Amino acid sequence: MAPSPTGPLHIGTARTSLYNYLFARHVGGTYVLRIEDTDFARSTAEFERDILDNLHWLGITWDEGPQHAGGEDIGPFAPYRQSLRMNRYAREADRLLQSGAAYHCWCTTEELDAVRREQEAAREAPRYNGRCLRLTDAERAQFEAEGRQPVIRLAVPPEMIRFDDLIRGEVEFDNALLGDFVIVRANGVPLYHFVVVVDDEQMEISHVIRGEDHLSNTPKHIALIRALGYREPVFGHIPLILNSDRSKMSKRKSQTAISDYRAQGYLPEAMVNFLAFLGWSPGTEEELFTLDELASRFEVGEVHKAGAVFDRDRLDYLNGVYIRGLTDAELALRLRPFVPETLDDTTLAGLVPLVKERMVRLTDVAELSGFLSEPDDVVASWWSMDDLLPKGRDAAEVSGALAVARDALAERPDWSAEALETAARAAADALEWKAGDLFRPIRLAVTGKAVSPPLFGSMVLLGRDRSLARLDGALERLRAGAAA
RNA sequence: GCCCCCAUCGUCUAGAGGCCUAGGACGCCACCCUUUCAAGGUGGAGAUCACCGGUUCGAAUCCGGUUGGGGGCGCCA
Repeated sequence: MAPSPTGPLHIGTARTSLYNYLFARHVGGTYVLRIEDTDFARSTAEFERDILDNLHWLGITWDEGPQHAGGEDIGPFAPYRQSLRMNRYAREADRLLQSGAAYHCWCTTEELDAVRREQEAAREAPRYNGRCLRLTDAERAQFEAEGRQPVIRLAVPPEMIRFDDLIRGEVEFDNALLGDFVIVRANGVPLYHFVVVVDDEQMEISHVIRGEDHLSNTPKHIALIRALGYREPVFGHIPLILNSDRSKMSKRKSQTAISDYRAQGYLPEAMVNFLAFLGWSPGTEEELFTLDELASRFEVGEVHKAGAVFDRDRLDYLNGVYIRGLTDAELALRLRPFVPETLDDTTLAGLVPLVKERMVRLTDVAELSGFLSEPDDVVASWWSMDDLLPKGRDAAEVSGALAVARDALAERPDWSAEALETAARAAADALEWKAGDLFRPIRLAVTGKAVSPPLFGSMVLLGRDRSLARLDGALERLRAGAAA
């Protein structure tokens, strides 16, 4: 897997990493991670850290590569960052120059643009016309004397390129349509197509599994492999993840950074399960798998050819399933970062069973438990008199009923959910109110919301004093409202 | 424009010639359960398998074409 640290770990990169991981683990291979940072202008240490960190978060581990941002590389072919391998690329570029398989090119951007426009007008494939390949020694000397810095281009032989893709089967391209592409910039920094081929050979990469957007780049890589006399790896191009309009998933139209999903409270196991099924299925109706189970079932050959739309609803559903599947203790641990520090562990532990099946994302805990961490006056500001009144009842009625309920609750010697529920139901019976109608104003007063975790459990967590105080506060407002 | 890839419910998919009057899941709707909301249970709507030809006794499945969609064509990766 070879991510480029020019942005945070992207959903598509994460899935490509996952498929590579599953493939390597399934066949007992060696999984290599390489950082492609030849674009010095856009690559940053921060993005590299984000990528490594979030890969780890997903549970994806590699056998060779940088283990941590800034840490030592592990593996026989270190370093695994391209920025640290420049001398190797220079050596191979020289070899290509010596053999005549590559050549210097002094064409300017303007000249190149002109050629391209002509070709497009003539409905031809746009490609470099090979002008600098036919330069005389005098012309070459002239350019050098002018101090112009040339790029290096590969002299691509016009031949049919055929390869057997792991996912797509036999694919054929006509390299005559390719043109002599640039492999080293004028400033001496080598380009992507060139460095991946050099690294893949030197790192003994046997299988290259990457996104379908690289399918049409593969003939370039094969041309380079042949020119350098390298061994050809097996290629596999997995389908793209799509925006809802079926275009390649992009930051513009979708949320693409794994770190964002993580921050929103998605579980890594849900993410992995979801991503794995975006383009692959075990062929059965089972749909919940751990990373290890996926690794034992996954077959690259079964990966689909068509792209898959990223469906947020389905991710949400899966995340809820995984949250419910966690033990209470485990969920409490995962919830910790999403809850105020002032919420103590005992309360958090008590909260978990109340909110567990009401969460889609871990961040939902904030909404569900706000009544615990916010002061009484803030909670009271969440509701209005109108919210408090069940249909067909006025403030005086509700105030009377709430007072009865308040006293019934206050009388209980033990402040447990069972005792409170019994008392509240008895009060409703005595008032000849439907239990639900009486619970509504209590819920509003105590939690500030019409929708909350189970009422009596919430009151236990809040504690007797604060619960009664909120009830009293509501009664006061009710009486004022009734008087007015 | 040139090259390449792809095509089953809105979405993710099962399906590798008869088991398909196309199965599952998400989403949606209804009902049940229920202190709210969820979760759970039951049921329902939803796909002439893009289209047209061909091969075959028989095609979602094989072949060809058409259409549509996507990707690539950079001194980005």
